[in-house]
Amino acid sequence: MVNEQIGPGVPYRTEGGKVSGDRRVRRTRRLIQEALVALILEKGYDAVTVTDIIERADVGRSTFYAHFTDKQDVLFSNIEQLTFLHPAPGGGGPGELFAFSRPMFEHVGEQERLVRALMGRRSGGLVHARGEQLLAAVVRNELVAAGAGESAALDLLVTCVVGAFMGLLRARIEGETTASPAELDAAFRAAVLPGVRAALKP
Amino acid sequence: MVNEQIGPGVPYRTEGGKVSGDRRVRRTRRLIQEALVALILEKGYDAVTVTDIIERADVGRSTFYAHFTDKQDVLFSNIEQLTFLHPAPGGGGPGELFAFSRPMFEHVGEQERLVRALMGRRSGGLVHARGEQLLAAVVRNELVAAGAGESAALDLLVTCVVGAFMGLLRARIEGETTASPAELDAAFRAAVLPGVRAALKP
DNA sequence: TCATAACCGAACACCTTGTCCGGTAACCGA
DNA sequence: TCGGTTACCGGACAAGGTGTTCGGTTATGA
Repeated sequence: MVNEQIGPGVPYRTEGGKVSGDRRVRRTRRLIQEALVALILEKGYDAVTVTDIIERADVGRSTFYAHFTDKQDVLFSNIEQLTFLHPAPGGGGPGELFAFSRPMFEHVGEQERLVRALMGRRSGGLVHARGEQLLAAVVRNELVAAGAGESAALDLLVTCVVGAFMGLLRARIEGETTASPAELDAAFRAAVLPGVRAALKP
Repeated sequence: MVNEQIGPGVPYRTEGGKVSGDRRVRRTRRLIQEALVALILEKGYDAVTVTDIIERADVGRSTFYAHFTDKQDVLFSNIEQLTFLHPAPGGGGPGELFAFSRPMFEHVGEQERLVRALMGRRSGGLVHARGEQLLAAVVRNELVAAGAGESAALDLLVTCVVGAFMGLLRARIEGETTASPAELDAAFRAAVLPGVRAALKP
């Protein structure tokens, strides 16, 4: 269920990040995506039905199924728009550990509405899981580059770091805190860096 | 949706942790709960229908709705059986920070099946959210008792600690790691204690 | 033993899903 | 501007899930 590949079978699917040439296709896809985002914020992902979406988007039922296989397909199609998940490579220099943190917290603020819909509790946690996965890879690479040995202990450490970060991210998204991006970044570093440094020492 | 109170309206609901006196009631409730757990492990929470549950439990449809309002109601009714969420008060002595950690990881191992069904990714994350909430209260109390001032920064720290712990817990539940309870406990402490101690110092 | 309360099971109205198809309208390229 | 292509419409459809009702049956605890 988590690892479902969304293969073909849907006529107008565009591969990769490419945008369809036909204006009608772009328009329809955009309307459907926006409708889902709006509805999630109103009712929560689980409560939204396909019928809701096509009514809000003012699109025919058959049209919907010509573009997407189901509700979840629409949800995932929005991920590529989450800019904070694709941060700049950081410059390559290992000058600072976890350089992704600050920019991410800032991007989240800019895309508040979209992020809240896709990654908040109301989204059903599907996109959240994907975000954790992507972040874990980033963190792991950074730690290895900083001299950590590839061990089982490293994976556990990565899990902790990612868990802490995603916790803060969710708190921000859910409005449980009013802290600024700078404060969130500082809290994240203060919490995990001491432990990480100690693990990198010996 | 998250904060839905499951008020009355269901005839045979037992209040609090009390057990019904009638053997038929106990039997029926148990059969339904066990059926849901088994089905979650097979298909994932979202894919399970009420029809599935009553067939597996071999219980009449009207009987089901006499005891539970819906699928989610059954899910939540299982929480009280998760012993690791109700750890011994720790003896009161502030001898050791986060004393809950080790026993929790051990209890999880003992209740593998139930925990995996209720708190794994296949459960839809509903119980997971509740667990985070309970744990946050515990962590916050410990930190305050250890001398932390009640500030916004404290809440952020609590969020990080809980996130790290729940990350490890989920990794264990999902089978992403084969680490023993002792190793998980050690990894948790190594990751967060340095940061926590630094925050408690000044 | 017996009154009570729980269970059965069948039927129900309603909603959601995913598919199909002929007709209509918009698009893009020539 | 024109014309072939392509997308959209919209209505209908079967299948399956939900939650409720009600009269009859059976187990329970006193």
